[in-house]
Amino acid sequence: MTYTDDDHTDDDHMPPNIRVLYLLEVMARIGQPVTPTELNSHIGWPKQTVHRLCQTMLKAGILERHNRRLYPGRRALMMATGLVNQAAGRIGVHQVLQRVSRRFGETVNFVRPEPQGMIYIDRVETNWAFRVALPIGTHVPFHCTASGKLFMSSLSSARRRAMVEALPLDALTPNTHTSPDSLARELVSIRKDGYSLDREEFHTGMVAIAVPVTDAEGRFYAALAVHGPSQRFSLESARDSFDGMCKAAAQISTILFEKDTPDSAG
Amino acid sequence: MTYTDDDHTDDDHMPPNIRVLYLLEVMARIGQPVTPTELNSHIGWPKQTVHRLCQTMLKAGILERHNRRLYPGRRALMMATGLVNQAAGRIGVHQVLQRVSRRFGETVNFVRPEPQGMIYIDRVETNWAFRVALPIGTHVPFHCTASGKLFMSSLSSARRRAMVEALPLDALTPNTHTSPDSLARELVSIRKDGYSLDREEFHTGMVAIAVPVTDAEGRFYAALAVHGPSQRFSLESARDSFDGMCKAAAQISTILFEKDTPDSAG
DNA sequence: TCCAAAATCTCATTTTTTGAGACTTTTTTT
DNA sequence: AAAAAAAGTCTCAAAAAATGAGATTTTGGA
Repeated sequence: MTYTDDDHTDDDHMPPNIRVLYLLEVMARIGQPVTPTELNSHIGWPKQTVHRLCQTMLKAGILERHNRRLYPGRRALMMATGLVNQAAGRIGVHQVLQRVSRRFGETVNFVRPEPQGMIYIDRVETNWAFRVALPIGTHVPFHCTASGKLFMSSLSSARRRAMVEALPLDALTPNTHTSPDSLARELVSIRKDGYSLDREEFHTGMVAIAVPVTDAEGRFYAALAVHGPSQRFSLESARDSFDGMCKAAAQISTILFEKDTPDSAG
Repeated sequence: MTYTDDDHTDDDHMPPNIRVLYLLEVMARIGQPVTPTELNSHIGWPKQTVHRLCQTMLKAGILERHNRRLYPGRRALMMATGLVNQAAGRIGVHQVLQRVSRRFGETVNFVRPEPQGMIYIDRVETNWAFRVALPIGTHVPFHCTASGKLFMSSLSSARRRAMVEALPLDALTPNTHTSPDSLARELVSIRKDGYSLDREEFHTGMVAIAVPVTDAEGRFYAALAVHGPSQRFSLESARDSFDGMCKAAAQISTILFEKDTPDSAG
């Protein structure tokens, strides 16, 4: 496994700093008020630790307790509301992904670059039986994915070269680029074409196309990618979807980055 | 003076555990992407501390970075979404829902937007035999519900347009909006009126009215909606309930977001 | 009333955080 | 294009905090 999923790995070392947040995260996932003990049944830390952390949050007004159950307090609510509001665009982005998925009948991903790899931020899946199980939050390699290559193609030539030379270039399929030169050459043409293809370079039998979503200054923000098994989603059909995907990418860009004009009919 | 100089407040000592949360809190308050340095201008800690904490959160997937600015990451959003739906105030909110339901004799819902649709997070039902069975936690479409339209009307015009264009607009009844234009037009008038009606657009024979519950900064937080069968709950009676619902919405807003909660029996 | 589960307390140990200063990179200005 | 300023990163010893086992107390239910 060359890619890593950073979530919930057991040997993953969680800094104490993050534990408080992790508690809130688990509470949020459970979705209803819990007692500290119940909470810990989902976590399995020493009970004193859980109790103490809960106490800390109660004292800070982040949690409130009613009938021995813990509720997010006013501070947590205000924080959460602010965060959710700041990300309100994601609801709209998700609608666009759904539309793209409906239109092409394939899985659609929204992918962003991170140091460890490209990470799946959001996704809409088809109901087809055959599909790849890469949960949201998974990191995938740069060199053998449509989105990863697209991202690299957006870098300045100096950075691009440095990155291509630094990457491991593991061969995950017979089609994977294993030479920096051939990869670099493809990046140039991706840059020219405005889209990136995965020709069964990550998983045999799976192809993908990715187009960029840019920010207000035109810089790369994320990749919008459509994936499908090569039997029904050929490279040609991928290329055919290019125009539609560009339009969707532009819509996403608008949702995320366009400044708020007071009001206009539409 | 390197230390904060609020000496004898009870929160003068912030446990390191809480600092990460405090950073998120400040980010949420600022409400838009910040650089670590900007963030610290609101806080005043040693810069290494702020940078290190941000790094920790970035590594953990709690924050994301684009162009040196920090955004809530997927973990922060999942956490925030979960917390927002179950804040401590929900007990008080439920009581308000009960009052509203008793007063109008109809089912009352408390509904929030999520990527998959509007989600019922609380409800008080009438004892009438005829009622819709949509359990708490159910997602309903945006385009044919009073609450969904109300939410969309609260978006900036760019997001609103993109959302309207991306939605499927399936006709669930003869009254459902099926054209983006007519839907967009209604959203404008909803925005102006301050309430949203469901004119049997979701289920035939069922009408609803929704008003917004806003957060401390006046941003959309949730919809308060009253549903009823059109035979006894006409559009006129819906509109007549507008004033009362606004009052209830304001009460809910106070319960959830205001610092001082006078337990005034309304 | 009694019992079991939950919560709290104490404290030595371990681990982490902390933050100043030097250093490197990036951005802005000239 | 070069210089200056700002932002960000790195190192490391000192200080502070978190940790968690076991004993103890409290709570809620029968």
